[in-house]
Amino acid sequence: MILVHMRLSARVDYAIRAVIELATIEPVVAGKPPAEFPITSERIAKAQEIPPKFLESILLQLRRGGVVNAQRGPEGGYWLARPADQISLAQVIEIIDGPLSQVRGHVPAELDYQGPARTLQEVWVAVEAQERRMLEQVTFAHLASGQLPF
Amino acid sequence: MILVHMRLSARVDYAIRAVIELATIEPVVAGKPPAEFPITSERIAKAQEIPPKFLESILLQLRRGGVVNAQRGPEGGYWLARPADQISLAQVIEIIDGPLSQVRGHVPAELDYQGPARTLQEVWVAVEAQERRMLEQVTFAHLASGQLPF
DNA sequence: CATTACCCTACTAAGCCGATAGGTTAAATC
DNA sequence: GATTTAACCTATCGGCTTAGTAGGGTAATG
Repeated sequence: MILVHMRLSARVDYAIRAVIELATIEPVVAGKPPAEFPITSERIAKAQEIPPKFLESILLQLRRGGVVNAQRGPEGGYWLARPADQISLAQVIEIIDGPLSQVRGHVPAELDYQGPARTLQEVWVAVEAQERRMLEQVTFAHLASGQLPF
Repeated sequence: MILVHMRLSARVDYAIRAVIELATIEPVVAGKPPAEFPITSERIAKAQEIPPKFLESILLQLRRGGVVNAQRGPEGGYWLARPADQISLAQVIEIIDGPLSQVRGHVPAELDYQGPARTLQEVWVAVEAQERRMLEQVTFAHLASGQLPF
């Protein structure tokens, strides 16, 4: 929401933590299932204390968004579709919650302010740009390693 | 809100535009009513196309927050409680919508992440700080004059 | 073919949001 | 002092979103 208002939904928070969990366990090569078993939804749910069925629907969304792959059956589970350093926070947030910035349901660029309020639009656009810059910069490789780029 | 998600509610959007309107009409000296009449809620509502009764409740909130003063009766209305260059965007946003940044209803500093997700908290805190820096920097003097500090 | 774990749709309770209704109180005017 | 004006204040409401659950379908393994 920001903003301009950074308001993170439970859904996004859970999604990010789930991806971190996948990025932490083991490195991924070109989106192939890892040498060991993939990680089950249930295991992630326990590790991060996320309601199991809720997480399931989030992982489904992440798969459709191209962030994770999945396999069914025994020894099934989830793994990252790309190396962790090619998945940014911004990507996961937008897959789950839609566009980063909104003002009354509209993206800042398409607002139609009157008179002196017009300068306001420039502010929202600038804040959004700054926010986007940060969130695109941080990858899940950073998060998994605990090393931030700032 | 962001974020991390810049999500601006209609309420905040209206509040900001109302304060811009007050800041634009005439300068304020030490919170005293202006030489001419104060500006009525109805006039602001028309100028900025805001639902009148909704705006009324917003102005009430702004008065309780110390941003505007009001006077009742004929020739009554609203005016800025301080000079426009001493009212920041951040102040108005927080008066109307509460804390700038929230993650699942909590402010970033009081989150309790487990294991590798702990680094995440640093990200939220950093994003919030950056956002706050911008929004505290922009005052309604800037907005009224159309000159942004960046 | 039985088990496991993902897939998918539908649903629900609760809360928030935008907005309105309608009356109360204070200040100015006549 | 009666009237008018405009702010003050509370309550309410419909609609949407959010967080979370239920329950069955489907693919992979052995």
